[in-house]
Amino acid sequence: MGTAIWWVRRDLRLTDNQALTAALQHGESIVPVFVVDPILLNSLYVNERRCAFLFGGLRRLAAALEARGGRLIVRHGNPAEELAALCRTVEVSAVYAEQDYSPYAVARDARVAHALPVPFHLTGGLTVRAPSETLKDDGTPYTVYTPYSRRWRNHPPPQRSDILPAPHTVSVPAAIASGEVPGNAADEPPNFVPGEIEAERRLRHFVDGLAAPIHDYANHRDRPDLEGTSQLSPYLRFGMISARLAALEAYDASTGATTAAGVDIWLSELIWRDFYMTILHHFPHVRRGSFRPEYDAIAWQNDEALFAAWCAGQTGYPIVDAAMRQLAATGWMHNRSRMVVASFLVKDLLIDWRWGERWFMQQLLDGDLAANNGGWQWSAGTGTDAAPYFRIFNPVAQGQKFDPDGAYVRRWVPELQRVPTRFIHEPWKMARSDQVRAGCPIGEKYPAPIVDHGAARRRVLAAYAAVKG
DNA sequence: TTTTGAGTTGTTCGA
DNA sequence: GTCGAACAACTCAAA
Repeated sequence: MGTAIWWVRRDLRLTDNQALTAALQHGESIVPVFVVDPILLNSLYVNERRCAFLFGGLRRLAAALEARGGRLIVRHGNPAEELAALCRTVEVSAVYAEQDYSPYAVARDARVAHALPVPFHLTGGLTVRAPSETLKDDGTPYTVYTPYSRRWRNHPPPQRSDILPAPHTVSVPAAIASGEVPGNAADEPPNFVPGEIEAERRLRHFVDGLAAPIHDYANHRDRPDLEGTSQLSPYLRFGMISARLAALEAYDASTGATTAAGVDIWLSELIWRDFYMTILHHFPHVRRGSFRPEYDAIAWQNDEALFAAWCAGQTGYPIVDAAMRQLAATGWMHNRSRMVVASFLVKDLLIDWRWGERWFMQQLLDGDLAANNGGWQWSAGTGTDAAPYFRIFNPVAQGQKFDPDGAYVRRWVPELQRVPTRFIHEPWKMARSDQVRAGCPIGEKYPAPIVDHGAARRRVLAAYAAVKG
């Protein structure tokens, strides 16, 4: 049998890893390899902070392998060439990797399969359920979330016995040349410590015990001023924790009827993740344009200066600016905030949702093509669900509803620190003397609104009505 | 094949 | 302040 390569891509974990388990079962030793692919590193949709998070995860993975007697081999270059070269220098009889559904990954894996002199096996594990698992009765994919989620939930829940244990020992052949993991620990994001240990700690914190946040999730998840979410998204992005394990823990937490609502909604977020991966797999055209192509004809305004103000958190709408600054400062943004800023960019500024999609990919630690694209298309109303196009968020009302005390705004927009709560989401309505008293004259210390929401709303309704013919 | 029910997250207006 | 209706039809999934 001999040796198998475990090709690590976005499954940086030892627990519940199907590709690793299959490689270990293949023979007596494995070669864990990560290939640093310059095409991915140089993509327009990548950012240094996310790379630093990934590289930090690789250092943790390497340490975990070394603690078990193994090591992580790092190569730089074209994956097909590097893996084929490795097969020539080591006696390898198979390659195992976790399947990834992005168009680039699919094309790359086809090239790798062609280049390898040994069998190349792809396993599940990126999603809780594979895209081929949750189909309509006629075998075609769902394009609407709710029936998809019903079918998804009809599958038997994952069991504790399904979870694949981390290996106690890992045997790696000696004398295999390895490069270095790029970057260093100083570059890692301080608020998101990379690696499987931190991911498991966060999951336990979120689900363990009767007072765990998951039980309040139904009430707290929409509040960007609270710490009500798991903040696991960057870890799921790189497989530092298994999505199946996360789903299992959610099911297991759902013992008391009073807390079931929070558990159920959090599970539905994992189902959304599966759904958008499934959509990207079956409809790869969404990567370039609208799921519904008729919406590619919208007459976007695409004003560069307005886009720059949005990116910088200088729109004059406090909830929007707080969210954009949270993103810039931390690489993460609360889900409610993501919807608010997306609606503002698309509906108020009339800017192509793909500009926002790209900016998010350039900022987010959890930036994932499928989830990010799905979210943007949902906000823009160009995507899978038939959300009515007149569903336009009012940035003032959203702020008042979901940041009622203005704590989120004050945290991320310090110049509004002393604005009274009554005006925190519409500071331009303060009397000039009150603006000065609060240390924040509008138009000087903080911008006046860059668009009038009412007028913008009427404009975007007309723009969408035009393409509906 | 036809029919029927339903669709993540909202806002505004008028009573 | 609170409530229900209107916003606009259309597509999807399933019976």
